[in-house]
Amino acid sequence: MHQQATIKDVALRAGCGVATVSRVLNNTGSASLEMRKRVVAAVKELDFQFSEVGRSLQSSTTRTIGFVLPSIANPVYADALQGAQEVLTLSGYQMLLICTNYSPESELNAIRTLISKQVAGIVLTVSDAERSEGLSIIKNRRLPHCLLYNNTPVKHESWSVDDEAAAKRVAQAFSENRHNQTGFLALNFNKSDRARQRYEGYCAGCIARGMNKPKLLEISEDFEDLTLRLKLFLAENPAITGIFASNDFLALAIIRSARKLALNVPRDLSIIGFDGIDVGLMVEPTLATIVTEPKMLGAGAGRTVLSFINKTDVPKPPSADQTFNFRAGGSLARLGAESSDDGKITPFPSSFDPKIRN
Amino acid sequence: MHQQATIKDVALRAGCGVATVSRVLNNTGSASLEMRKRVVAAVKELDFQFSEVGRSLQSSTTRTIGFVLPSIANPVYADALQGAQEVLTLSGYQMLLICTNYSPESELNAIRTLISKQVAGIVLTVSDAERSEGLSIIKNRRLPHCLLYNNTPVKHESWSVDDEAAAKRVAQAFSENRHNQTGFLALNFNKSDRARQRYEGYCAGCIARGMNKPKLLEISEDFEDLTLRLKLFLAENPAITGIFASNDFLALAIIRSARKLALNVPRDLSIIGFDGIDVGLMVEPTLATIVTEPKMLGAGAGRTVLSFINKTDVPKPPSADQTFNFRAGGSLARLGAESSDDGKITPFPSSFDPKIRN
DNA sequence: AGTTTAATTGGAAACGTTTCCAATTTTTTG
DNA sequence: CAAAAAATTGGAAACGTTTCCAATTAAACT
Repeated sequence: MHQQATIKDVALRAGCGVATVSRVLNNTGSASLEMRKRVVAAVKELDFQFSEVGRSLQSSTTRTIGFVLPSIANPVYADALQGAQEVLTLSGYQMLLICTNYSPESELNAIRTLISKQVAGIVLTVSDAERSEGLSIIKNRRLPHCLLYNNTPVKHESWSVDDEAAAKRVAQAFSENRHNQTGFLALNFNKSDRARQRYEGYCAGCIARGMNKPKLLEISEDFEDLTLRLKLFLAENPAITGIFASNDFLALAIIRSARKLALNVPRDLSIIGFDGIDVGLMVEPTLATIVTEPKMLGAGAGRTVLSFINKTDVPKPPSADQTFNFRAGGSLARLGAESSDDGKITPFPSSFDPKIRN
Repeated sequence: MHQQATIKDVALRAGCGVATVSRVLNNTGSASLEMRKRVVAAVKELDFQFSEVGRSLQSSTTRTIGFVLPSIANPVYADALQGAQEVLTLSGYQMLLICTNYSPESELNAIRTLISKQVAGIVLTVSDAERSEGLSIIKNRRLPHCLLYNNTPVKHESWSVDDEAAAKRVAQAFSENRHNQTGFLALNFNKSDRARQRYEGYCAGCIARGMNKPKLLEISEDFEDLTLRLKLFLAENPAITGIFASNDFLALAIIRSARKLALNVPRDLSIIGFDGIDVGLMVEPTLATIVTEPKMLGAGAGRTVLSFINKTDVPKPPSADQTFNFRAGGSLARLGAESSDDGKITPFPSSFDPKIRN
């Protein structure tokens, strides 16, 4: 049983034509009971399975959805993928995954590859939705597709966190806790419009609330010592009382660095993160952050693509302010009348569900 | 430009036969300079791309590697996938991903699907490598494949953490710190041979070092209140001074629960985790754990499959004790002569690299 | 020049399906 | 029982490639 049996082998074995086999196995068109039995028997004996390749050629589509994501090591995308997977599996679709590793140049290639593999639809996160060449190819081809984590002026279907609105919410949180001068920490954001949008939204939010414009602390991929960077940053900007980190990992890292500098979080420095990863609830102090629902977004994008394929109603993405939630946490303190027991007023989140297994 | 151009269109446009187009584009066989130019021009004008489906039918293979993984939400698998991705992309392969969501029954389906899609090879994690039906089908078909995170008596190529050896190392760590009675915390492990192997290795290790057999604290997927479970567990087994959690998330969760019970970690209870996720370095105290390298394993499995496909030398997986490392951390304390400053002797890990971007 | 050799070209088969259509068989009807 | 209707069946074309092979053309020899 080395070579895969084809429909011809089955036909031969069952003593009929290939058309009959096809009809029986797909339950399309009629066939006598006798014939059905013979075909089914032959299939069993030969352990026959259709070649999806043959089918795809004939039907010029595949039961495959392509995914173009920056990286799967980032839990945000991994969770989104998981969400999409659960939806797609139910509809009998598989996922063809291509990671761009944050390289905008490879996006186009990825998309071309998916097209040549005749995927039935595409879910993608691009670095710049406004001028992505790959995206316009997809549009031209009228390929069912949906953006994920790309905010764009409604030209495309998209499921995404509203980074700008979320960042404004962070500004609000700092403002309500009487912070005036804060910083924004980002891993080099020249490659992603998401970090940029967060920064812009944050600036706008701060200014709208009468706070000072936040100071930017940008670190690069192969960054040196974060602790040192933080030290210099605070020395240059002594008025800073809080930092908005553009993701939770950065937030945890900066908390750690602050600690090394003998700064107390949140007394000396408040931190707010972004993403809402579960571990944020397990550290001490708990992490104040924007919590998002990657799985929900991924599932939504998946459902959207499916709806295009099946020409059913297109699901509605959540409205801007439904795409995130602010979660209070111990890392954000109220700046009081210099009294330190004015510190943590934020409630202690309680539930956590470590669903990760081995 | 709605419909995709085929090789026939190109031939027509260039005024030649399809065979010529194929030869030119694939650089196989000869063609006059004139002809080449015309073909290239036609390709450009029509924005032609080969249909991989057509090619696959003809060549009866695809440049696709199938992955069967329990879940992509688990960072261990996500990282492994990322590692494999980086290797495969370089060789021009794409990844077809199927998650079983820890359901052993769906493994067979997943494998059948991959076979019918004619993947060139498969990387897979099964729930029980000894008696996986899907795995034997793969073997029968002589499909290039490699196991990932499955320890198995060498019948298959596999890249995996040696769970047993790693668990023994944990026993050693507890033993060296004078713990005698410990517990083992696992999320229901009836579905995965990995958790089982860890438990068995741990028991063996404890006994070999003259410690008591560890007590088992098994929680189920939809588990109730972990804090309560811990309280009861400790009440039943008051001698327990340390807990080995079968993954880092569980470890963090149990630390949190311990804290709620007013227990000091590590003074009252030492914790050792498994996996070595980065956040373990960012919490306080840092997490003592077994650190593994999912990316390296994923990449290895990917390379192995590629080597089968290309009939090149098969890369050697690391030897058992090279698949993991024990990382000291503040969550493990030496059980001393009742003196509390005998506590943390473990060095403070320093470097952390939050490479996650947005 | 004519002949041999090499390079270029395109037709057609094959890969594994589905589906149209016509041919055959069975069933129903008057 | 004959005719009409319905059900069953298989041949062949089509989907987009690659590749064999034969045919044509160009180049390189006496």
